[in-house]
Amino acid sequence: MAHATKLFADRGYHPTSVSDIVDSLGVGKGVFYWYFSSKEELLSEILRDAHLQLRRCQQAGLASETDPLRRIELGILASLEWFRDNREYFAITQFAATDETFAPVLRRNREVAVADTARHIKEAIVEGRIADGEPELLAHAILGVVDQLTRRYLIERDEPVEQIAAAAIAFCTRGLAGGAS
Amino acid sequence: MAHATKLFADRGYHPTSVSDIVDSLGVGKGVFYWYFSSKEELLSEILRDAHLQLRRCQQAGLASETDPLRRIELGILASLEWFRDNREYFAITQFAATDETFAPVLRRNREVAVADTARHIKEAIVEGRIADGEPELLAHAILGVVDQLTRRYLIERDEPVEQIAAAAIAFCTRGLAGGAS
DNA sequence: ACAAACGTTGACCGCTTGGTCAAGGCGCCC
DNA sequence: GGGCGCCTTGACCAAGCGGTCAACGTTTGT
Repeated sequence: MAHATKLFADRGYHPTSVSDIVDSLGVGKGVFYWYFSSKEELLSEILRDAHLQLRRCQQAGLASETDPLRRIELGILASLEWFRDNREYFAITQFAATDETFAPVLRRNREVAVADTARHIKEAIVEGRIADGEPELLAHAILGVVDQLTRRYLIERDEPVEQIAAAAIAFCTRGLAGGAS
Repeated sequence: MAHATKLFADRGYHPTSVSDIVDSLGVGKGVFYWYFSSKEELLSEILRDAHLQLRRCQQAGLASETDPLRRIELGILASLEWFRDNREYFAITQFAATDETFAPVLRRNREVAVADTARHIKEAIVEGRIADGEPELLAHAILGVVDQLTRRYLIERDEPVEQIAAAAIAFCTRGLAGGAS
């Protein structure tokens, strides 16, 4: 799975054949279909795995914090760090979101991430820390910022995560301060 | 090109064969290769076209405005409206960004959009309207918000653009207010 | 020692793909 | 009307695809 992840990330899912995977791994094709029922299932498995890893990493990053706003900040930081260390998954996730076969899984994954963030936003609103607004929409906005900055500054360029994280956090917390209409 | 755009958006680029395109169009395969030298070139042409259309639409939307912050707001609104009316292009653009063959073109397109926004941000900083910060990074953040909200609320759900635009603009202008570290 | 279960192989299958090309209509100009 | 060039056709091609399977070492249990 780790090897296939790299190949998918480099050349794309469709252009990477099952033969490419098993040949470069030095094993026969049969062994692939012994463990996976199809190429499709392999990608699904990779996606499920990536989502679990990211989520685990996020929760570990903010386990010791109880303040909702700080939890959002730590979540942003943890996400950026994880993507920096697992850029292959970023590319694959981006692709899977565009393929109707995998989009449902990806949408569900994203909804989980949104729900996590939205919960913190709701708490912050209740506490009067930020203005009233649609928590789910604001969570999507934050996710968008993280995604875009990840792609540009952590994947394409290779800038240190701390600076990007600081900017992302500043932008998002200010954005939250105003809430939505 | 319009028909191919729809097919690519629905089923994806790789799963859509040239035969699919010409057959459903009721023409022979030769006529395709008379106008395009390859399937790849067709997609490149579509991408170039989409980028031009979006940019034209953005510039039309803020032609009458001179205030930099208002121009950013109108740019966000114009982008959301264009994506709502051209959702096929959104899907295709998302895919192309994940394929190394087309990513360079997409990156250049995105840099153009970022440069447009960054220019307004720089002006606003000079005028003292927003705090000092890295204009390019802030522009990427705005682009990320627009992308994510487009996907979720305009493409997946079909919500009215005005509410989403208002929320996006509120989030982004507040985010800018703080600048970056 | 023997056999059953396990894990592995890679040639092979049917099918689809992007792309080609000889052939042929159609319209236009002399 | 005849010839020429633009456009169109669809059968065809080699290559590559995802997926199968008879065959075959290697463990393991007895």
